[in-house]
Amino acid sequence: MIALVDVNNFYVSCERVFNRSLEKTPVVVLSNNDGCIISRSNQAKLLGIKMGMPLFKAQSIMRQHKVMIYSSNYPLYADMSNRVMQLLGKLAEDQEVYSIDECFLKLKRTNYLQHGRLIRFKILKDIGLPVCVGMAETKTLAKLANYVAKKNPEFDGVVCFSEIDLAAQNRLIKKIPVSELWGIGVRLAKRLNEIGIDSVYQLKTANPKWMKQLFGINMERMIYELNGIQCYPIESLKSDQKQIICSRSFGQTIDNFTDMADAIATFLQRAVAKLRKQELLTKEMILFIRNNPFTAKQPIQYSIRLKHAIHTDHHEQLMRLAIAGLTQIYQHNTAYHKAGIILLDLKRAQHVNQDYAAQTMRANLSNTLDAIRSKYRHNIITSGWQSKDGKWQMKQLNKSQRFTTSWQELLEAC
DNA sequence: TCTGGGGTCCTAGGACCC
DNA sequence: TCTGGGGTCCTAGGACCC
Repeated sequence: MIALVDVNNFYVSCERVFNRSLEKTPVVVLSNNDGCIISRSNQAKLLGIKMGMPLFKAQSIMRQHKVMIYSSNYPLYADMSNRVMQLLGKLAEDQEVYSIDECFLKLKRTNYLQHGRLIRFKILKDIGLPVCVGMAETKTLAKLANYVAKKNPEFDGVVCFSEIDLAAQNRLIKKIPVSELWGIGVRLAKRLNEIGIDSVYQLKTANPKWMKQLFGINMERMIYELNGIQCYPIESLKSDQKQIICSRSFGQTIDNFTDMADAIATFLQRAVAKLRKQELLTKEMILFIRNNPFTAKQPIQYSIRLKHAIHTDHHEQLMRLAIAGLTQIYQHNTAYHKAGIILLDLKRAQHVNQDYAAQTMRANLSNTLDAIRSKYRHNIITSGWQSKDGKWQMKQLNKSQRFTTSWQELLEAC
């Protein structure tokens, strides 16, 4: 049996753990730069606030209904996520962490409904977060069961498909639009609708071979999964990342090379830190800079692919490469709004031949820098390209405290 | 005025090999 | 006049997920 456990309105629920007065009011959490709405409480959903809506378009609803607005607080959410995942790991035979707020579990033979309720109870009691649990024989069906649990309060947050007889199951999924399925986005949904497939039930009973011809291998697999035939196993061992991205929109536009180099250097430092943390090396990067496509007359994006001679995690080498690349693509007289670095061709350090002596020296240097940065703060030592406080830094006006990861910001009890 | 960030997989087409 | 078959690798673009 596979269970899909997911936290309801995850970011909003995290904020509520530390501020109980938010429980009864509409709350939203914003994306970086306070740009879009990316998490909503149920009350906020009822007001018609949509996922991904830009804040400025929802401003009047916000004021009218006194919606509480939070900037995103990723250190807090990441820490809460770790707590949830650790606890879930203890309640299952095997576990695949699928996203920051979602997890697949492999369950031993048991009373599934009872176990689902136990999961829900433990996470709420020990961590303070509400979850829903969907259970079935395949991942696709477990996701669907979770959807049913969310949408129908009478199930009390826990649905197990194998406890519902087939006729009732089919009645249920005849009412669910195919667009709600895991793996069906807006474009596939539109194409499916065009050939007369509107409900999950219709897709379940479609001919898999024929659908493969029309839509590719994943559609065939999805149909098998809907019929209880497993195509996607639980993957408890996380495979190595294939790319690492660090990109940001700026708090204010950049129109000079110095500020841009500052931003790029900072993004590169963060990307390389992620690289080193996973003990990976990179050989290739993409650097891009662009203007604001929403306001500019002409959308502009310049990018360059840069190759290094060998696989490396050496920050200074990669920095030289990045700055050289930036010099090549940077054009004056453009108001830049966003930039980013993508590290590619990642390999495990032990799978690559390296210059042993040079590598050891570099590792010592990098480890020392990492240690100093983590002891004090991440920008205590920077490269010469970086300023103390780049004016491009993102806007975050309503950020809650890092209640669980910073001694200075602990919750105070009076 | 104000519109996020970070990932994965599949497919088609081109270059190249024997 | 007639112009094969089988393969790999790379890349860009499209689709999806949270």
